[in-house]
Amino acid sequence: MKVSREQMAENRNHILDVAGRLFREKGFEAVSVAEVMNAAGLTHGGFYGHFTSKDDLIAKALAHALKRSADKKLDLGTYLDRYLSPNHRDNPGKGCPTAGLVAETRHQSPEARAAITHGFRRQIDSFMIALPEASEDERRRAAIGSWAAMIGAVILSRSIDDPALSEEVLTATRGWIDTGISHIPASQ
Amino acid sequence: MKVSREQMAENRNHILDVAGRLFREKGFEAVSVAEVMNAAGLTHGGFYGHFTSKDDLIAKALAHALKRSADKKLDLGTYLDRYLSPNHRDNPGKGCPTAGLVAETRHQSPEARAAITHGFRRQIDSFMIALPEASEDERRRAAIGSWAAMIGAVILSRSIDDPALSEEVLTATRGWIDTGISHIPASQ
DNA sequence: TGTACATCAGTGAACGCGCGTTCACTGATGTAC
DNA sequence: TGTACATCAGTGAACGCGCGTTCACTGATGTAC
Repeated sequence: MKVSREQMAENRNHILDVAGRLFREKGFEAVSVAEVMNAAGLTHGGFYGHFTSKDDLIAKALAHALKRSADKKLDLGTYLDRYLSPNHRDNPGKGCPTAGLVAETRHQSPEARAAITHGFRRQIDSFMIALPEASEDERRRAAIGSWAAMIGAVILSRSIDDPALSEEVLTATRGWIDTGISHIPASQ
Repeated sequence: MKVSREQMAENRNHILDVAGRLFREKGFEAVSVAEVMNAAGLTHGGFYGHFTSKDDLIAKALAHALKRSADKKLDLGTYLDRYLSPNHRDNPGKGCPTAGLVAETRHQSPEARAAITHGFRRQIDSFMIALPEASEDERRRAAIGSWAAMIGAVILSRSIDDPALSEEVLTATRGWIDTGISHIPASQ
């Protein structure tokens, strides 16, 4: 049956939320359109009223999740603590969309890759602001290098099957980044 | 028709080589059993004479690729240069199996995760040997942090759709790691 | 060494299943009067 | 404000397709004598 315009907008938003969570938990290909719709409390037939294809959903859900996760404002230390924590590692569905989905995005549509790229730019920009005083180039290098290490560490920690080693990846990377940031050459 | 024992061993090896390349290029799920067998010059029906399932192939091909890529011995600078190069980024099929497949391995069988974990341990051990003199703890931290950054950088650079930004991820991470390594606290 | 035959690696048709997608239908919404 | 009706969001059965897997068969291998 038909549904009000506001309800439809809510449904669409809910589909995006649920899809973002499921994709981060299981990967794009392991989640079916029907699974997303059922998890959103709807039936699969209505899907194509909201999106043109599964690829379209992937790109939109990725952009949606990246936008949401960019809204949080925290100081650098707290952000690093949370990012490189066992809690973040063990809850990819609620965690950073980049850490959960970058690798798979390589195989997705141009729109999905554009969303990831946009999220990356925004991440580097907001990361640079949080870094100590130094030249623009030095801060940008530190932001990119640290971000690469954070993403790599979370991805590694999620795949490694030894809990102690997995946790060591997080704490060692945290220490490595701290040391690196404390040695950023100051601007003259 | 039947084939000699040596030929069968060769075929099996060739299947593993080809599967390792295809998986790194397209991802585990996007490559079919028939595609692997055809690329190896065989038909899909014979597959189950070599492996018990596609999951079995995934675990074996991953271990096989990791073993092969661990055989190369290079000095640290050359290794970093090649790892964080556009050539490595653009040729995942011949590149580091960890960078190409860690993220997906999270969703695979326990055997596949064990293979990735084993490859990670070996990587850290051989990385530590190449690092400058410092305490064991400091070198281990540097090895893990650098490795996380290398993997993260290659994964990011492969998903980003802007060539200039993609290359910047590689060069910035290279610079970040160099700075970090040069500041490892020396052992007393 | 030569022969007869059991073995078994590889072939290709066939299977069942789940997926993305389509479509005729339903009934609440929202507009025209 | 109230009514009649066109719209269209959501439903659920059905589709075609590709996948992992199975299996009866083939013919070269390799062993027993």
